[in-house]
Amino acid sequence: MSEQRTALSAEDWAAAALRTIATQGVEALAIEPLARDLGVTKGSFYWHFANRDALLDAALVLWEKKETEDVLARANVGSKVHPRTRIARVFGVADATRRAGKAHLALTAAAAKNERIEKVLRRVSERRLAFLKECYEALGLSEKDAASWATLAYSVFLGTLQVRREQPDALPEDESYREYMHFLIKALIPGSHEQVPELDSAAEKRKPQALGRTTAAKTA
Amino acid sequence: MSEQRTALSAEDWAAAALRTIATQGVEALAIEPLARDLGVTKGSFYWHFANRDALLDAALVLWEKKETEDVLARANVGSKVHPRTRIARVFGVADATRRAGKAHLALTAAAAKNERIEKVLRRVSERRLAFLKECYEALGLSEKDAASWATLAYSVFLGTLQVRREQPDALPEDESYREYMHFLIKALIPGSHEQVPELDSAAEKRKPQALGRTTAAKTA
DNA sequence: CTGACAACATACGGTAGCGTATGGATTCAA
DNA sequence: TTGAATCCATACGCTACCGTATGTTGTCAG
Repeated sequence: MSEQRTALSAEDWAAAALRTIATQGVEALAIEPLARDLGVTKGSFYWHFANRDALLDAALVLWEKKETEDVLARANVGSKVHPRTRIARVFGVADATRRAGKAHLALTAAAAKNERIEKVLRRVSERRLAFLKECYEALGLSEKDAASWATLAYSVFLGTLQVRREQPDALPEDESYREYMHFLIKALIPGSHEQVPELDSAAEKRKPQALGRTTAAKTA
Repeated sequence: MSEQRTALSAEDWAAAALRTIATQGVEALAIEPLARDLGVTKGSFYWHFANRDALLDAALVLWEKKETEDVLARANVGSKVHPRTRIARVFGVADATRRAGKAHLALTAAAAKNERIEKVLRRVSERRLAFLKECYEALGLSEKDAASWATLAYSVFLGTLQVRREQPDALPEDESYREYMHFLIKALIPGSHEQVPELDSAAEKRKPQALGRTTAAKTA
């Protein structure tokens, strides 16, 4: 794709590793194939990293940053956003970032074999659960009820990513998915029968963005 | 574990393969380590199977049978079971078969790299979605509404399995999980404020069983 | 122009697993 | 008893990948 000759950075390697993890799983993360993809050899890799484990760590750090700062920050955009909208946005993210969903799945599957992956995964889901719980508490629910709803909502978030992978027909790409989103909002936010009008306009605005790169493309 | 000297069968290999997939992922399924686990060598394996792919196929067949006949049949036990109970039982299964959940996750993660895994996964989830949709239609919902609810319920089913893996604290083992189950029933079955009394008694009865075998226990 | 360093390439030995070939060992029929 | 079939062990060549050692190229200060 990119014919760059500008010397790779460690983060370039980490980003490429994350892509491989998302598309082919953690076990498929190997140095030599990755080097081939990047158009270099192992020599480059072992200049930037000590070994394969160090690369995996870097990829995990990158993923955690992306999944917390990026995703949750997007849900909080704007001051004083209504909790209902914030919850709805989480599911909007589940729609948009299908690549991220693949990475999450791959990491979850690999967590059993790798202590560090499990820890990262735990931290990320803990943050998301806390975020959702806050939202539900802001809707006036008790702490216990909010915790239950948050767990449910997060389960739906993860399950939806998975269903879209293994049963694309059940959640098509077109506007019927937006319909389903509205259904989700009603089902997952107690006593919510109002609209969340932002959903439609936000989806429009997100379209041209198309899964941005990590590398700061200096198109000077 | 087992000191058998009675000659392994192809199904023994497939079952062991499935165990490996559940605990270590599809990529970790290798012939020689598996042979070591079984106390034999590769010579045995290549007698029963042509290659690694054939073993994977056998494991997938085994899994599909387990996940459809076994799980859905259990939800339908008894004649004229109320749809609400049948839906509830699906989540009861999500509680009981955590081993199966691991396998499902591993397969989902590997589906991107393997056409056959994707097909099996699609068939299984299709069956489950159809089952859930039937249940919701039996509750009096329109076909469209039933499809939405079924998709939601299945997402929760999958998501719950995943949450239990990466955030055990959110869904503890004790009886507070049963509380959460009752919460789930209310949230996931529209207009349901009645109890599903079977949940508690069934959980008691399931206890000594402890992650049942594949064999169809003919309890007359 | 030159040395020094960064950023690679190349070559090497080592391991793990695949698949094949072939050689026991056990069982069972005739 | 023997011969054939079943079930498994052993030995082999092959590939993919790891990690190391060392060679090569571009760049830049002085």
